[in-house]
Amino acid sequence: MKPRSELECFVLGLVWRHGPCTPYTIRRHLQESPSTQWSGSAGAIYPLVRRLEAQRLLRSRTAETGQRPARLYSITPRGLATLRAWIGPPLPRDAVTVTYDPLRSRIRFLDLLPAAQQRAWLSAARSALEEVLARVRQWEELHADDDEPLGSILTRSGELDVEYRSCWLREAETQLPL
Amino acid sequence: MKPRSELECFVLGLVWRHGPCTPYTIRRHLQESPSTQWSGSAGAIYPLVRRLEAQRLLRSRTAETGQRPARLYSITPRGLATLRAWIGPPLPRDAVTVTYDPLRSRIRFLDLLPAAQQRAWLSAARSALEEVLARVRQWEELHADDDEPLGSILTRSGELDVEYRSCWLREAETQLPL
DNA sequence: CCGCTCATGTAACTGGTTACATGATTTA
DNA sequence: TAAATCATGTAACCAGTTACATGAGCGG
Repeated sequence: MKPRSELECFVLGLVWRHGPCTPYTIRRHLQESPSTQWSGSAGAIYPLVRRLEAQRLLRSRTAETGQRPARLYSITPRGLATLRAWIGPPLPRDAVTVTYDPLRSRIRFLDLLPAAQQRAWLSAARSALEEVLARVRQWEELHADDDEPLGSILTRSGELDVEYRSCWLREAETQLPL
Repeated sequence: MKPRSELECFVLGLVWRHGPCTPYTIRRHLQESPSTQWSGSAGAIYPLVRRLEAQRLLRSRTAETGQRPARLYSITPRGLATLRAWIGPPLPRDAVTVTYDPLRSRIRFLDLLPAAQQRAWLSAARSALEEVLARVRQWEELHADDDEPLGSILTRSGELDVEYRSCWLREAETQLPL
């Protein structure tokens, strides 16, 4: 019972929620997500679902709805149990940390730049975040009518994530040396 | 001039700020950081600094201060230029996204659990975040007297990151079905 | 009929990880 | 003198990525 990766368990969750579904559907879901954590590349997903099937966490049948060959995956009882265990509680230590933010790792060295460029950086970062927020909102609208019971909570997380960093940058601007 | 990884550039930054320093110092810095993005494993750092040296972004000398063999790295002008380019502006698209949060990917499927366990999950997550916040504050104290001009901004980011997610979970609790 | 999307898959690579090995120095 | 820490490094592995290849079905 070797430990599964975050992506494996997340896919398990997607199949639970949206299944039976094709690997392609999963890929699109990952690709369209405002988060860029996973690319949803074919090279990741197809071997992954095969692996999960081999471990009897998923099972598949070929779509009898006719046309194109398409493999439909659904979650098994074992898969459900695994998914539940992954969600927790308990939460593994490394599921709860300070998130990784490339802006943070850059701002750390901002004093390497001349003052004017520092201000330019901050405003560039803020407007880039605005764009991300727009993308998040767009994604929300698209999925507003999905029957995800926790949709609003999920959605709120993405918004907050971007918004708090905007605040942070605004705060940072006031602290810059003039 | 192939693109460098985030870790490579971040290390470049660390050497700029704290150099001349040994790879071991860099490792400890990464290991002690409240962020778990990078482990600071030997297998990552030693080959990395060699690579950067081969590209003339770092240069090294052996510590003449006597005792143990220790290789001291410092940043070169080329390294500085690379570091500046990495910081930006412009910011690469994938440096500005919704951050990845394992709590978010789990909460998405929280409705798989019975209501009681949902509440248990939320409170577990909140107390785990409290612990993280404590670790962040501890780290801050340790580095309060470092001469990082942007220390307070950096520090604030980690705090905000954890705090906003606490708020988010509190908000989520009120939205759970009773 | 051309190009786009649906759909599945593989091969080569990469940027890390864990685990291990070695030896000097410091501390209990 | 034993254990912990400093310091360097390698080898095997792993979970992803990019890029490519294939082919069916559909819209202009």
